[in-house]
Parts: sequence; structure tokens; C-alpha cells
Amino acid sequence: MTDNSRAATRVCTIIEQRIASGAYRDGDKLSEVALAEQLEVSRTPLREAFQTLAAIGLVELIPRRGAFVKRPSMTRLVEMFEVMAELEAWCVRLATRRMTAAQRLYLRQAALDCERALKEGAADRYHEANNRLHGKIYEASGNQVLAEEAQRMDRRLRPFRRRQLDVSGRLAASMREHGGFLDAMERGEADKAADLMRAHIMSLSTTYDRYLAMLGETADDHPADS
Amino acid sequence: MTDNSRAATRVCTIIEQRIASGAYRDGDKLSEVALAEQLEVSRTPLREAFQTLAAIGLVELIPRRGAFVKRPSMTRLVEMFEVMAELEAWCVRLATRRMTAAQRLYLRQAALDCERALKEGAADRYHEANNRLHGKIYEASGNQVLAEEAQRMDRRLRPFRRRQLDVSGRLAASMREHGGFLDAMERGEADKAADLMRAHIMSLSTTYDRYLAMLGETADDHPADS
DNA sequence: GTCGTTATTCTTGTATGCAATCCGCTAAGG
DNA sequence: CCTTAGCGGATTGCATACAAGAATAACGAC
Repeated sequence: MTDNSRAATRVCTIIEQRIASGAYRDGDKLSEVALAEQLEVSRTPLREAFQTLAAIGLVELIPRRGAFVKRPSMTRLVEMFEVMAELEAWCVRLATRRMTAAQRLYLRQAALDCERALKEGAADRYHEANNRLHGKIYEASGNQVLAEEAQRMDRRLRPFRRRQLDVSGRLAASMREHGGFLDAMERGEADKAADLMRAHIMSLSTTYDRYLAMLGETADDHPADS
Repeated sequence: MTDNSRAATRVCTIIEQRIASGAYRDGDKLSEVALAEQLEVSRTPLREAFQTLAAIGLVELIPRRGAFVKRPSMTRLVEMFEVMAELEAWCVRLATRRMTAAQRLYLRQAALDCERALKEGAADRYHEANNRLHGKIYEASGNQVLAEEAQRMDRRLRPFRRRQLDVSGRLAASMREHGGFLDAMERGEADKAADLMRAHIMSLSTTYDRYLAMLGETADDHPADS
């Protein structure tokens, strides 16, 4: 999405997916030479990817020891959702008062795009529109730092968001919630809109519960040695 | 403090200081070859430092363009404070209900240490105790992800926090505020404690206003070479 | 004279080689 | 038999060399 031509970013995405998909287990050591050979890149961009992943908390970087997978536990994932929910709720609260007319129109349009994509079963377009919607809310908060934090937390959660579309029942409800907090925002009910957004985010976490439970089967056994 | 033997970390600290001290101006390009030569390291650890600094938000990394200093403007610094205040307020709200007896004692002790250090004029010990106090509150929130975010935002602000002790009048007030929200926390008044903490953080930002104004003046002269 | 194009040069991105450090194994001593 | 010191293998950290992309400047066409 950002820059596929860079090996570092490509590798970063791959590792991200592998951690999210459960291919790597928590605490696994990521050997530089082995991974470099397997992914057909040199160690330099790989190390760069490790840095990025460490910044979003997906790997732990111990000096002169190496990179270790830090796949979030169930409780940790829920905690991430709580933080995300609070950040987005705050964005909504601010955006309710501060958003411009253009931004309001943009939000409605994005919500429409979501709906249409869902009807047509276009998963990619749904995600794209959904990201636009949330991203515009961050922006409309008027606090750029807050917007960046929200965006960052969103990115941290994204790898675990893949299967979301599989649960089709959840999506229809999600659409209604979009309409809900957008309505509240347009009516100027900041607190209510914030609450709706918080609930919207947290309800997503239930989806992830199932996802993590699936993962849990491969992750819970703890040989303690390897 | 973490690992001085690594060139990358050393370089990272140096650049961090330079940005905070105003040696670099916002938007300045950090040339890899020039800096590498000046700091007497190769480009590899330097690039690593750039990654770390980008993660904290002190530099912006544009693919195939380079690293650019992102020294916060006055409005941006205030925004960072707003986010910090909200994060800490949330920490306090949670910690009020969740903190253990041991944590409560620890907080009181840290507050005492602050007070003593202030009386004795020991700036370092004050900062250390103050960091312990706030850090323990993050921890007591019971949400590890939230705690890490707060810690991270704190670190982002730290380079700009150097001269805080110079404003002595502010410090005494700061001490009273410590007592204020600790009291509220112990009485179980979560919302009130949160409000007090938010006010505590935001009142710090006024100190920074002066700091930034000072920076603005010194930042203007541009030796360009050294 | 201005705009578009292309070539040159500078910078970033990647690969590889070398040095320092850590881990595990072996062997010697208690 | 257990503990510990020393050694060898393997891995990370750093430096340098090479490749690819971007900015710039020069050139030519209109």
C-alpha cells in the first residue's frame, strides 16, 4: 500500500502477516540469516523491518541477542482495543464540534461507499472505504497528534483484522453503527457520538475473540523449551 | 542508559538532544553521509537511529527522499500535551479503581521523594521521582498497552522537558497537584482524580510555551556548518 | 523566451564482508 | 558426579561497496 518497491516494507508486511496468522509463536526467535535467505533479501532491509515491527510492538529487539516475536495474547489484544476505542471516541467527540462541512460530507460519502461495497461483496473496497471513514474522523478531530496516534494504533490492529469480513452478520451491524454515530455527530451530540463509537470499536473485538481463540489453539501450548 | 556500547543508540541520543536543543530546525534534512561523517559512524547505524527517531515522531522518514527533522511547533507541542493529558487522565481513572495497596504506598512514597528532592534542590532526583510516580500510575491502570502508550508519549515529550526545573514557582504548584490527585484517587473519586491529573499535565504546557518561544529565537541563527 | 526532455550527479536502498559478542560444548579440577 | 573455565561455532553489529531512484541542470524544440 505504501511502497511495495521497498524490500524493507515488503518484508515487514510479510512478517506482520505471519505473526498475525499464527505462523510464528510468541517468543520465537527470528534469525536474521535464515529469514533473509527464505525471503530472498539481504540482512539489511530485514533488520530495518525488525526495527519497524519493534516500534509497533510486534517483535522485541534485544541488543546482541536478536529479534523475538511478541504476538499479543488475548488479553493484550483486548487492551489494544480498549485503547483504540478510547482514542476513536475522543476523536469523535472533538470532531463533532470541529469538523467542517466538507468533512461531514466526506464522512457520509465514505459510509455510503462502505454500504455499496458490502452489498456488492467487495471486501477490499469495503476496507478501503472504512479506513477512509475512520481516517477522516481522526483528521476532523483537529488535533494532529491525536490523529497520528489513532492512525498508528489502527495500523497495529490491522494485521489482526483480516478475517473480519468473514463474519458477515457482524458487518451489517457495523454499517448501522456507522450511521448511528454519524447521525449523533451531525446533531452535535458529542458525548453520545463518542459512546457510540466506543461501542462500535469494542464490538469489533468480539469478532477478534473468535479469531484469537482459533489462534489460541496453536499458541497456548507452552513447551517452555524449544 | 540502555546500551551505550551500541553506536546506533548513541547516535540516536545525540540527534534527539540536537533536535530538542534547537540545533536543528523543523523540516531540516538529515543527510546520511554528512551526519555519518560528522558523528564518525557509518550510514548503517545512522539509518537505524533514524528509524527509532521516526518511531518516536522526532523525524519523518520519506521513502527515497530521506530523513527530515520534525521538531514540534508550538501548536503541535500543545497538541502533544493534550494527548498526554488525556492518556494520563485515563490512567488515573482506571488506577483509582484498580491499584493495589502496594501501588498506593509506592505513589505516596514517590510523591514524598519529589518533595524532598525539591526542598534540597536536587533536580535530577526530582525528575527521577516524578517519572517513577507517573510511571507507576500508568502501570496501576491495569492496561499494559495503555501504560506503554503513555510511557511512549512521555518519552516524546521528555527531550523538551529539560528546563522545566528552572521555573521554580511552577514546581511548588506541581507538588500540590500531586497531592491533590493522589488524595482523590485514595478517596476513590476517579473522575475528579482524572480531572486533576489532566489539569496538572496541561498546566505544565504553559511552562513549555516559554521554552518554545526561547527555542524559536535561538533556532533562527543557522551556522549551517560546524 | 519558455517549456519539455534528457543526461548527469547526488542520495537513498540493498548486498556483502569483517569484527565483536554471545551461546553451547568440552574438558579439567574439586 | 558436579562445577567451572576455556574454546569453537554461530549470530549480531558495523563498515563498505554497489545498484537504483530522485533531484537538478543543461540542452534542444517550439
